[in-house]
Amino acid sequence: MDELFAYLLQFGSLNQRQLDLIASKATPLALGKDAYFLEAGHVARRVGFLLEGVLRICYYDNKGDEITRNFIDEHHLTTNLRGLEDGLASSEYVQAVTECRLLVFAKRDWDELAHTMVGWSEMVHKMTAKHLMEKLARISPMMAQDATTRYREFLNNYPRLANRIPLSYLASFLGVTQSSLSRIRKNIR
Amino acid sequence: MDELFAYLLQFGSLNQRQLDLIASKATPLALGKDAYFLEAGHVARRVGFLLEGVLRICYYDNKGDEITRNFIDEHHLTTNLRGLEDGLASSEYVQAVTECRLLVFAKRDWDELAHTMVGWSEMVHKMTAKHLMEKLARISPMMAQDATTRYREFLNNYPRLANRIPLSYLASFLGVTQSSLSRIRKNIR
DNA sequence: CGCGCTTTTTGCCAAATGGCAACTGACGGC
DNA sequence: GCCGTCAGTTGCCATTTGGCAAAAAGCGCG
Repeated sequence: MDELFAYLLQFGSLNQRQLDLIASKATPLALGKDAYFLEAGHVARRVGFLLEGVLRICYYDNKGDEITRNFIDEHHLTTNLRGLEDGLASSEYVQAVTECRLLVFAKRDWDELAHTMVGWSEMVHKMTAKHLMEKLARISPMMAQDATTRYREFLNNYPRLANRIPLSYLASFLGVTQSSLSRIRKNIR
Repeated sequence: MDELFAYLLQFGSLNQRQLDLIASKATPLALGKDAYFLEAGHVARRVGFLLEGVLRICYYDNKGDEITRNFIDEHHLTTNLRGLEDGLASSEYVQAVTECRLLVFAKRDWDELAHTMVGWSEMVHKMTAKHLMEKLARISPMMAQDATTRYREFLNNYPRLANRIPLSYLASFLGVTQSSLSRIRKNIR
């Protein structure tokens, strides 16, 4: 729980009573490898804070290929990207890449904290914005680089992730085929 | 000014008095083609709302090549991406691709509106988050696609932009060379 | 240890893209 | 009208990446 508090306190100040209130809404959840936290076609009814493990966000393109759009590592929030406009079904899956432990909030509870705690809603938007900015800052430069450079960048950005992620997921995230990524790895050694 | 009001009202409700207050802080600005609205190395001191024209966000990579990271079209806000954490210098330029007309706020005024108007800060964060989500949703799928598909997607996403943007900017945005993009265009016709 | 299963690596060749330089076409100044 | 400039196009060839299939390596399990 402390990890969650530390995360939240980056975005505003909360007193002990508020922290307790937040804690009272959180439920621990363990996910096995490959289990889904959210599924495409459903409206996200919960918000998760990842304590341990790796999640990925993926979808299927129009050729039916599975594309990994993003990885989520420890001590970050995850929910439907469309979390701001409520009630929209996600087009993406959130899936456990490894065994995961999370703290989960019912979306209803999560949103209702805004009624009780002044500034909660703003904090949530700050978190979202910061999170998105980081993602964007990482993805944007990738477009203009070749596959080897993209892989190197990934190693820099997520040093603790590379060896926990199957090659195929990483390849689709980087926008190369699995075989190409395998060759890239070889050349780098 | 009505365009700005319409934009703002997407993110919360504001009464006439509040709109007037906002309007009183806005200054019109005309930018000639290629003029900079923001420059790398400076702290952004203003926030702009684009009434007419096209802006781009660009930076220089470690080979000294200029990369266009993004385009901004009419009726959107622009400021330093790091706008949330104040006081950081930008690493990017915001430049006029065509002649532009903007409404400009001193960042100080923009931020101080939060003191006068309850909910302003949350609205700003909502705008930021929505804006970033849209960008991310557009850029993410591009990684996994070939250049032709990326170009087609761009045409769908920004139908009014393609013919107002120099080929070289668009090419670097799409992550291909200018010559390749030129060939892609030819093949599509 | 040996067996199936999945993941990763390789080989082979085709297709896409880059790099460079020359060519073309539009436009404004004179 | 001529010339310089700049954006866009094209040709030629090298390099990168994709597609496919087979081989190799890792891994759990009896």
